[in-house]
Amino acid sequence: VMILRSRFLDARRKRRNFSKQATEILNEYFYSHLSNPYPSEEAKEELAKKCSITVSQVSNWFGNKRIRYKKNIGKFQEEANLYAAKTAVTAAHAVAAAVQNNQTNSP
Amino acid sequence: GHQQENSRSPSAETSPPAQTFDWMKVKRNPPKTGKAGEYGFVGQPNTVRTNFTTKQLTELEKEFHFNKYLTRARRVEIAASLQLNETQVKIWFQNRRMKQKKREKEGLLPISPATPTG
DNA sequence: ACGCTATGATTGATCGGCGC
DNA sequence: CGCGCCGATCAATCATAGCG
Repeated sequence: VMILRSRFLDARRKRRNFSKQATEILNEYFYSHLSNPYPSEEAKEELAKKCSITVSQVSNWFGNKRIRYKKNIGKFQEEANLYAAKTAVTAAHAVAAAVQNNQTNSP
Repeated sequence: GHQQENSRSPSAETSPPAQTFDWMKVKRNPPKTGKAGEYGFVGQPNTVRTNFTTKQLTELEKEFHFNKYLTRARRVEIAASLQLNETQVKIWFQNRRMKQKKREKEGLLPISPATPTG
C-alpha cells in the first residue's frame, strides 16, 4: 500500500460540503429530472451560478448522485419523496397553466 | 393547506420514486486490460482499474510535458518501457489532455465574477 | 477522541459520435 | 471498416467533513 496516496493529492485533501441551499437546488433538479438526470452544459452552468460553485463541481455532484442513487435506491426514498412532493406542487401549477392553454386543443 | 394526494400526473415527468429508469440500469463492461506475457494468467480481463505506480505516472507526465500527443511508435516504446498496455498509455494521454483542458478552464473563471457582457 | 456514514474530488477505463 | 480523439460518464476509491 505504502504512502503512494500522499504523493500529489491536493484538491481532494481539503474540501468543504456545499451549502444547504446549493444542495437543495441540485437535489431539486435531480429529482425533478429523475427520468433523465443529465443536465446539459447550459443547465450545468446555470446550476453552477445558482449554487455558487463551478461547473465541474456540478458535474461531480450529478455523477456522484447518479451512481449512489442507483446503487442504493432505497436509501434515497425519503429524499426522493420529499423533492417529488416539492416538485409536484410546481408541476401542479404548470399543469394548471397548461390546461388553460390546452382548452382549445385535445388529443 | 394540504397537497399530499397521490394523483396520477397527466404529464410525463414527476413520477413516483422507486421507479427504475434506463439510466439506473446502465452497466459498464469490465475493463479489457488483459496483459499478456507476464504471468500465466492470460485471457481473464482485469475486472478492476489498474493502479499506476508513481514511477509510471512520473514517466507518463514527463512524456506528456514533451508532447501532448503520442505517435504509434512512441506509444509502443512507452508501453514497453513502463510495462503497460498500449491502450492504457493511449487512454492515459487522452485523460491527461482532458484534465489539462479542465484545469485551464477553471483557472480563468473564478477570478472575474463581474462581467459587463452579462 | 473514536467509529461510522455522508459527500466531494480524482481517475483508469467505457460509451457514443466524428473525422480520416 | 477500423483507429484515435473528444466529451461525457461510469465506477471504484481516497480523504475529509459531519454526527453521535
